[in-house]
Amino acid sequence: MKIATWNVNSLKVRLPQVQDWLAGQRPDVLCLQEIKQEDRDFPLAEIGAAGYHACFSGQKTYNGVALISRDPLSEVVRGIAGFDDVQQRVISGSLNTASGPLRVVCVYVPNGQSVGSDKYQYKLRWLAALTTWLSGELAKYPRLAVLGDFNIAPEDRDVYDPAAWKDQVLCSAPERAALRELLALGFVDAYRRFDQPEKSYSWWDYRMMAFRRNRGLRIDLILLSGLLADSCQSCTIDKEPRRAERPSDHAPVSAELV
DNA sequence: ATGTCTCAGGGACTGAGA
Repeated sequence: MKIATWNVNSLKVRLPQVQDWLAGQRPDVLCLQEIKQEDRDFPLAEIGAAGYHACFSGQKTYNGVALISRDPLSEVVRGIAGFDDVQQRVISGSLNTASGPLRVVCVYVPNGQSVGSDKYQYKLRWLAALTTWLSGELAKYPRLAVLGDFNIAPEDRDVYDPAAWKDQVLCSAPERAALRELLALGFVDAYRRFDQPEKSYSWWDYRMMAFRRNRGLRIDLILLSGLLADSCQSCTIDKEPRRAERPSDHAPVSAELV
């Protein structure tokens, strides 16, 4: 069972790359962020032709998330219960697997713009609401995976230049503390369960040739509940799509579960 | 060193967001 996450920065623009990646990788579930389109524009036929089902929560211009799956998902829920938000950032669904039911939550955490800004305050409020909600979800669904663009680099080793990024948005202490609180519910960062190459990142700014210079951050994460973590065989970042013409600024991240 | 990309509005560029 392969689950994956990818911030595509416009599904309209990246659809050919998503199709290629689905054909090459054949994930069971792919979580997409920043699809940047309204639900009526979702490319259901193209995703269907690739042999996949989809559910999605989109809006005009910004944000938007989707779950692409080989089998149809059940119990699909949009957003964070108890947290009204016009920004479409969360979608969840369930899948039956040989090892039992799997609950998948796709998240697009707010970017936060800059420390202290209104958007930063919203990011921290949003993360607190997410953690409160996930605490209940975890009780309901012990085999729970949370995948997405967290817009937080968990540790300095996830940052190409920690000194330059110290106390900046994506790396600030309050953001990292919020992520630690979420993890403390009983989640594991799947990527760090395995030996990984040094300087592994999942996002590189489009500017300043950041990708060629590997000036990146690891902000796209797969968090697994304790039960699922034990069944995780690998977790990898696929840099190949980032080398494409007109790439997303993010690379997909995958985890293999048994 | 705010250098790139995407989208919207409006019909060339500018601004927002990341």
